Amino acid sequence: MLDERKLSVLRAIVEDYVTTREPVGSKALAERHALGVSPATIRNDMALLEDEGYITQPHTSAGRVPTDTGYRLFVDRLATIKPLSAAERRAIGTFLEGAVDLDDIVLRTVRLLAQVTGQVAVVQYPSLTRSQVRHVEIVSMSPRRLMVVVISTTGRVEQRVLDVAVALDDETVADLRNRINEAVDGKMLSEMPDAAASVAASMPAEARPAVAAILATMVESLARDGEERVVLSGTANLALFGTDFPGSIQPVLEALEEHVVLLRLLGEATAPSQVSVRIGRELPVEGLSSTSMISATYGATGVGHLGVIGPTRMDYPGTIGAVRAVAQYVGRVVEESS
Amino acid sequence: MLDERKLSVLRAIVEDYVTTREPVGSKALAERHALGVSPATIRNDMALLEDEGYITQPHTSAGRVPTDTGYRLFVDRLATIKPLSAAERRAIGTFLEGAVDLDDIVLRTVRLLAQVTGQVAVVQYPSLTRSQVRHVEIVSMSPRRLMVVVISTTGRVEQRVLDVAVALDDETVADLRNRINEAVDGKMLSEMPDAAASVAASMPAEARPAVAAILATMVESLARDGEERVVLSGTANLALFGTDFPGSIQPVLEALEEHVVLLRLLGEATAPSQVSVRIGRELPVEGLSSTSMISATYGATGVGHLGVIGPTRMDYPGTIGAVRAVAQYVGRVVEESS
DNA sequence: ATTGGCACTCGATACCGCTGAGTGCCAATC
DNA sequence: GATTGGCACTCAGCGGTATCGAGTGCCAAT
Repeated sequence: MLDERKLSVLRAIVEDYVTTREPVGSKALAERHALGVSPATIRNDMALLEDEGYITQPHTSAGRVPTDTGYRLFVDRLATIKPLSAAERRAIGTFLEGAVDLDDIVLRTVRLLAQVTGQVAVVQYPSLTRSQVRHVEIVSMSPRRLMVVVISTTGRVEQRVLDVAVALDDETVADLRNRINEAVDGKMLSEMPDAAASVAASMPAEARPAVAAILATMVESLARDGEERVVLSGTANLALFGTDFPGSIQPVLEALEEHVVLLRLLGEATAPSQVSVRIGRELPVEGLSSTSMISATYGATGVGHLGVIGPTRMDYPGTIGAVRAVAQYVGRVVEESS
Repeated sequence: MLDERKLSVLRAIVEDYVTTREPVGSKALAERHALGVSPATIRNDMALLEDEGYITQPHTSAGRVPTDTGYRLFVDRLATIKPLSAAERRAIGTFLEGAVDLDDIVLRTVRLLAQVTGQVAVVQYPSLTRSQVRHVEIVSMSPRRLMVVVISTTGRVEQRVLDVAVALDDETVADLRNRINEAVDGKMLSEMPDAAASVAASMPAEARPAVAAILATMVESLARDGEERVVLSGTANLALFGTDFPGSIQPVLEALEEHVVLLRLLGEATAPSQVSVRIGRELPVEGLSSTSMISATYGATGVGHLGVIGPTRMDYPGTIGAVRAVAQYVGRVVEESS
């Protein structure tokens, strides 16, 4: 069905269209690429590629434009990822090394990614549930109010203030703190519920109900919200591609404000430690139907996700390379700093 | 120079221009507003208003459009702020009451503001330096690593992990914690440096240098970064006004990404507990030269700022009313929850 | 299977003339 | 002196027409 040459034609179309932003015709193709055949032949191939749904004509008597499926084929089989230059890698490295804490790492990463790719960058904070617990601190602020601080190995610090029904004296609190730390140290945060249960069981009988209640609130509160955070940068880049979006960039901006949606999208990305590419309507979000998302996990344990969002007509090889490189560096930096 | 009627003409021009988005001419003015004079008279007035720099013509034989100075005059002397309807106020109230913690309050506020005004909303977290300290917690995580958690009366919780040069035993830490809490409780965070100094002085002589170093690091670290945070919402609204910006919304989006700049702008706003309006070039930021910013402080002590940013051609009376109302409610909610 | 030739399509661009909202100016009026 | 009606003038916007050219599909020849 699709012989070697037709694939070359598709590749050429995608490449030209991405750079010129204009529908590409048979003649221009024959000139700019050494395909070794005449425009007429290319025309025949193009007609076929169109039948198969890989390219389309905006209107009769215009050149061809890749469809979502066309890009998909291009990404899967035709593109060779552009690795970054040594200089670029070095620049990334030194830029990220300079970070002083986790917030700083994330902020620098997202800006870097937006700048390198020229797209909108999205970086998720290291997921708490996939992090290990380094330390849990429990402090009683007033008789019925506790503050719980959980520090993960990725440097995330989450704190909650809990109002509890039963007053606990300082000794019990200190005891509780020790037992919890012993139980959870080094464990994944997702194992907290189990650990909490066993801690409660180990407490002296008379304190048990109160402690159980506290632990339940604590676990629930940590799981409930604030768990996942995401940071954006480079939305201004969207305006540069204004013409790439049918109508307006408004729906895109709207979608980007829904952090919950972004997190879901990042999470859905398939293989860990692999760059995931989703193109146009493959993204199950209305407002993003004419954008593509290129994302990856970072950190050895796939503790976080990052990615970029841009028009479907983007430089896939370059962007994929950049996302992959940045993910690698960030992973390293996050782990080092832990 | 500007008699009553000329002012009325200016007011009418601003109002019409804001609603129709089109340059307004003398005839249309005479029809839509009961000015009691003929178009010819209005023309004379308009010529004068133009001489004075309040309005301008996009091109000959077009109607007039207000200039920045025109809007300024309108806002200062001609506009009567539209108070929100009772129903709107009630909606705001109930929406904000539902917030569970400070993050939630801020998030709800910024969304609400964006939605009510149809502009880009900006909300600053309660400023730490203007908040009182409710509690300071110091925990030693490892011999040379301390975690400091500061909780303010506005509900903000900031934590820092400090690496210290000298090891401190647990007793000293506990002692330090007590002394610090005693010294700073209820004080403004800006008084921390003084309080820290006196605490250091009160420590046993042998621990003094170490403690002083720690306190210095702590104070410096708290002051340095993370101090001010700002949250945005409604950037998608910008795209709706796309035509209001010369060229593109790109520079505006770019400016909005610079949170530091936004914070400076919010901070510059003049009178506390008063709505501040800055129009077009009055904003000392290149990218925002065709936008206006309407901002206010919230909280009795002016602990935080919020505002909206939109095209200079906006509904000033309505927006001012909305910003004022939201600021009031948020102030109340922040204080209640403390 | 490939290619050159050819007629055809149709978006983009330019040009033209018209229309109408809007202006400035002036002489007449209140 | 302020106001007004009248009038000539300007010019962006709109619709229509003509032209141009990139690009196509098809076909007969290689």
